[in-house]
Amino acid sequence: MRIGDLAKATGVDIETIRYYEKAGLLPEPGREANGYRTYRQEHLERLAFIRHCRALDMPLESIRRLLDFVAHPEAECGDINRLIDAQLARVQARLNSLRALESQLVALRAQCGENHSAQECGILHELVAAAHGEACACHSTD
Amino acid sequence: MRIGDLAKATGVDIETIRYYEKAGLLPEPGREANGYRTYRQEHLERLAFIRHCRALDMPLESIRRLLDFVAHPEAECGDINRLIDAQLARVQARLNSLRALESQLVALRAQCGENHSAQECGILHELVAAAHGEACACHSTD
DNA sequence: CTTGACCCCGGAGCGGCTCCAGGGTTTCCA
DNA sequence: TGGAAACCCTGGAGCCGCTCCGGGGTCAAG
Repeated sequence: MRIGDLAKATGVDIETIRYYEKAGLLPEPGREANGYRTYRQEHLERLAFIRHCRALDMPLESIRRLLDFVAHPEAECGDINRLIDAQLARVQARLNSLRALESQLVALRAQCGENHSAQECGILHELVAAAHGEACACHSTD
Repeated sequence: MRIGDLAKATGVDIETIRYYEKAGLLPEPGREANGYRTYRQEHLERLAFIRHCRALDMPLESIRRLLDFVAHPEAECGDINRLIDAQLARVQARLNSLRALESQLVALRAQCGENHSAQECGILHELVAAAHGEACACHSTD
């Protein structure tokens, strides 16, 4: 399998595959006489593993550690749990802040309905007032 | 006001202030004879404006455009609304994907309770199985 | 013999900072 | 008066996870 075939089979961009190799996530593939990379089934599976983890938004460093566990199945898996927990905590923290952000933006957007001059725009007034330290619709819900 | 005073007054890191200046968001401050930057009230307000927008997770480019509106209050504000709407759409899209992600991670985490060898770790099994294209707990909820 | 599809490499660019090295200036205290 | 601590300056690199670019080699079809 050449890199283009692997890319097609997994839906991963060629540049990204080379990047994973450079980043030490994909083992170095074989080479044809002309220097082209050649991949085998195990590369495909490894790449699919990486992408599945990325779909769970894991940083590459975490994936590297998971791959270590795949390579050393006798190790204790406590770290795997901690890794998933940490990832979950990150996601939940981000969710909380985005939920707050959403309501702030909704409140801000409600300040301006019509199309008029910026001078009279409630949104802009809000933002400027907030910069003066005054109470603002968008952050009153904090 | 020197840069350190401005930093203290706004809670913004000194390096970040200099970065905003380089990025064209903060107007160039005056300079003392020794080259130190000197800021006035208007810089403080502008910086507060920027930080308020950043708290709403707006990209610097959007903030630049808002600052243009502040400078040209006679312009139509339709673009402001569109800008906020776009921002809101981004936030909501990200919220949706994070909500899905959260339940995927919760499902994945449920695969492993105890501390045992990686070989028997349900989480790792899940991830490897998913890489083989099999159904996985974490993505069954998509 | 040319066209086009594929592959190689190294390096730059994105956003929004953050940190660092290597220097100058000012302020405070003994 | 001296020396340390605290502040300021600049330009450039580093972070993450790609993505794109330029400049080149390779190979099969028409």
